[in-house]
Amino acid sequence: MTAPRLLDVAEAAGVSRATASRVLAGTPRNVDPELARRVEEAAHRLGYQANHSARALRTGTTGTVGVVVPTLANPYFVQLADAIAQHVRAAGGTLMVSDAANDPAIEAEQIDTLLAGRVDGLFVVPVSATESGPAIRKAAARRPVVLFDRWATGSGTVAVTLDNAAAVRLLVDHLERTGRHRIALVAAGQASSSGAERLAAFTELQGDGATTVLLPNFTTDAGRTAGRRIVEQRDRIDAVVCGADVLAVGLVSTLHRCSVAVPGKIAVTGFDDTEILELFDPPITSIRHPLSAMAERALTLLQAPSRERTERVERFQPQLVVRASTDVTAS
Amino acid sequence: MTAPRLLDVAEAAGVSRATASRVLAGTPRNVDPELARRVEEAAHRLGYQANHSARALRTGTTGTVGVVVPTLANPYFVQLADAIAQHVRAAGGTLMVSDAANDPAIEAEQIDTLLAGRVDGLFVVPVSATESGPAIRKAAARRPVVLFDRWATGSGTVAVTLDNAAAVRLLVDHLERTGRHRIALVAAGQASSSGAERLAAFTELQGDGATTVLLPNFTTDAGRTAGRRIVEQRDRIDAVVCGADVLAVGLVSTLHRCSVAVPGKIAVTGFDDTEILELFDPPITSIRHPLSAMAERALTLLQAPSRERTERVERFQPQLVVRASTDVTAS
DNA sequence: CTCCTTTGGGAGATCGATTTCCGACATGCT
DNA sequence: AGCATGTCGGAAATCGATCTCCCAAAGGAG
Repeated sequence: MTAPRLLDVAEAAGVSRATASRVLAGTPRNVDPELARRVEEAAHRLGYQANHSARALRTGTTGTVGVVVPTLANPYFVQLADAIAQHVRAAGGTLMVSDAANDPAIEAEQIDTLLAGRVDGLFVVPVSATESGPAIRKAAARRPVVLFDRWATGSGTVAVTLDNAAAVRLLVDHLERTGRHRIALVAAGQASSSGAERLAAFTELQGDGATTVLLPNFTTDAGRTAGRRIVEQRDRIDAVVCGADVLAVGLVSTLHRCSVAVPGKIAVTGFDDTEILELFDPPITSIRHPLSAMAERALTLLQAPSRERTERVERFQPQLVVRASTDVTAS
Repeated sequence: MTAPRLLDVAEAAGVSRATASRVLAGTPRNVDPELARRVEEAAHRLGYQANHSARALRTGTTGTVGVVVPTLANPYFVQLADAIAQHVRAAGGTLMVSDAANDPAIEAEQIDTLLAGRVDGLFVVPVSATESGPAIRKAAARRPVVLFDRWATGSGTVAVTLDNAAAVRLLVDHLERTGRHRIALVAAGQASSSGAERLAAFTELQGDGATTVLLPNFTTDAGRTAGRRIVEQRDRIDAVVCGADVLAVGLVSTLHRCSVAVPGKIAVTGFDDTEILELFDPPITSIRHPLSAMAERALTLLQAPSRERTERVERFQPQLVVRASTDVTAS
């Protein structure tokens, strides 16, 4: 019981393959309504579904786009992939998600796999601002590629990101308005553009004297390590800006265990506005990315002629989401 | 600058397409080492990569398997997909992940999309034990399908799941050993096999008189709703078994806000052992699925001849992970 | 030295759908 | 009526890689 082919449908409907194809693939060409009806009926009766490989081979297009994220262990990237999926599906396409395991080498491999005729275009959230460039440039020479959320130098293509500097300013301003002036930064992933930009923006605002804790990667475990260091310096600090929600979560959990009141003693902010934040006690103030708008713009760029994808960075404005972790009244 | 084809490689190496194919696709056939070297060299120099659609069309196999999960918003399913991805990649394949948005209709659609020549086989975590069956049965008639973590009646194929009854027993025994005897259940997703099995096992153990809170779906929001109901009955309860981590997380967060001590007043257990649990205060006791072993078995079944996939359920043994949320000494 | 076997390269068929091109027929205009 | 124009179905080419066959050359046996 092998799958029905177009030929089978055509025979069942008493027409040629060409006519059947015109009806089912929706070619802009008139077909006698009666024949069309017979084809539709036969296709439905046989449970016909076009062979994807054959169609892709002939048309040179797969109707699938891919996205390579640094890791799915970070819920922010799951949320991001989901936002892209929404828009891709709305446009009638399919999305393939790949995980780069936070490693530029694996990232390059995933990009190659997807590009080998599996996707029409690709979104990449580059692992590293410096090391991801070459692989992306190579990919961009073959198919449309748009960077998302982060950029990479030498990528040769456009990036749709958040205005990280503005986001850091929103957070610092908010903290200062609530009377906190001894603000520390817990940052991670300096190799990524977002990590670097957040650190740079903070240093610019606070000067070199400000306390910063740098961690290798964006994980909750790193957040806990940061927590220990912050606890040691608790008397010189009244607020901590974290470069990612996963860091904030680990940090708050450590502070809590060491009986450092949040926000009473130290206010804490996250970054990315992932869902878990609501659940913590206290819920954590964060930065919301306009993911849907960003995804829409990125998809538009992906489908645009390549001259519109010159290497540059387009920035979207962040939104501050205030929660109890920075509440003045709760001290 | 269009992508190089096999023909281009063959010409550059001065051989026929057939020979080039034999070298690059690794057909079990001897080729003169000198020619092989020339082909390899040419392929490398031109940056040749086989066209996936063409190969898939000819060989009838894509090297890709798919997995349809109820939702990626639940980190457990992300973890599950990741475990499967590990094994698929180790076997030289690629995994496509699809999200069914907790809706059997969308699930059926996703299955169809994947099956239309995109994948060699499919893992499905069925949304509903009753409603998911037909679509899966249809799919299983076309390609190998293996259910994972949950089963569905009338699916016509094998399911690799957890022994949910044993898991509930582990939890209840553990709680009773720590002196808790007024145990309530917070269960969700009665439409899913796992939800139903957990409820059934609990009822079997505790009798009909036991307190149970039933919720429509596995979300943290549902967990908070449950929290409010548990708070109302706090004096008749000293422990709560939750049917999922996301429920436990929402529940603990609500209890905490209502100043009900955990585990002092009420002990709480989760289910699935997702990563967030470690972060909570207190960290939550849970059930760990042997996901890697399950994924390995499922992949084996997927690649086995179809007669080994008769409709049945294979159960793996759960493991209890004790954390502070059920600690007796912490009261 | 001839015949048979083995080895390995190449021509061409093939997978299933789309698309170009051609021809048959109908329609409209003069 | 005669010719241009337009509509629409079908035959066949096409996408790129694989795989079946056939054939040439080399090696071995008698």
